[in-house]
Amino acid sequence: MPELPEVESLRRILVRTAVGRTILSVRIGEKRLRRRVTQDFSGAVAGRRIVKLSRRAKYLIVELDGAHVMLVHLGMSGSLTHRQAGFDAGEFDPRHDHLEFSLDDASRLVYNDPRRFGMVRLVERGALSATAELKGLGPEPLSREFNADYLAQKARGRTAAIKNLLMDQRIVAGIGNIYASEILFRAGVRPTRRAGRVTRGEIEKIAAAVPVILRAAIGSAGTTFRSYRDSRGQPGRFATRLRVYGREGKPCYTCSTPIRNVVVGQRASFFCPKCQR
DNA sequence: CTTACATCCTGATTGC
DNA sequence: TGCAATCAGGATGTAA
Repeated sequence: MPELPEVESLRRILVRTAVGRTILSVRIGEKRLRRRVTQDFSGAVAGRRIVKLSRRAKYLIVELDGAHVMLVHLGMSGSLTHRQAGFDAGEFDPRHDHLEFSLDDASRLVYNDPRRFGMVRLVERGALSATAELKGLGPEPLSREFNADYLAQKARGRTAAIKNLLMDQRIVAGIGNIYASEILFRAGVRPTRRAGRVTRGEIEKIAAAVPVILRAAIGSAGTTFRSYRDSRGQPGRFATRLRVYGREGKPCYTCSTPIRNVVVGQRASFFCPKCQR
């Protein structure tokens, strides 16, 4: 389940391996992703050089020379792997490899997504920030713009659960189910609390926990809970540092109380009933 | 505006 | 053991 730390980790690796390479050709498998791959995709991308990789929320932005940019979202089962030429490079797997970019050093960049909740979309550079995907996004959680004052203002009067607020991309962009649970554990606040009833002191703890958790996860190259792999096929190492996510019934690392799992906003939400109030 | 919930999809897990 | 049913979840669309 790639969230901001996984996409950022992916970006950092690909900056070293894929930036500067020219895309010689594109192979397209299944076009029906979250958004259908357009007809003109190959023509617009072939022959272009990858000049920069950036990230907005959970979107990876692949900037090409010329007029276009590729907007990539991994959904929940997507991956973008960089495969060097050689015996173990792997064949194109038409079941779930949906896009394959052949690069000028004989390596290949492959977008694979079994559940097809992700997408790869071609956008004109100037129109990027106005695209449906990016235009409504809230601030980056690692930016100055996201702080306790901002969060308090957004939480005021809201009856939605605080966890839903953290996962609402219009409020703050890039936090998903795993890190929302971890952030709230660190802040000592139950995921079910109504946002408008969370005290100022608790809001400050949450706002402070956000960058701590996200930066730690980026430092561990993300979390592999089930299937996430980075561009080299490596799993993230943050799974061993999860305090509550996926630990239902297991003892809290702080107080030994069994971790509970409740559904909040149709998502599994893990918390310690003693440490989180 | 806000909230709640169904929908897309298929591999993994659970239940009988 | 085998098969069927259920679960998981990011973003979006619709309904209330």
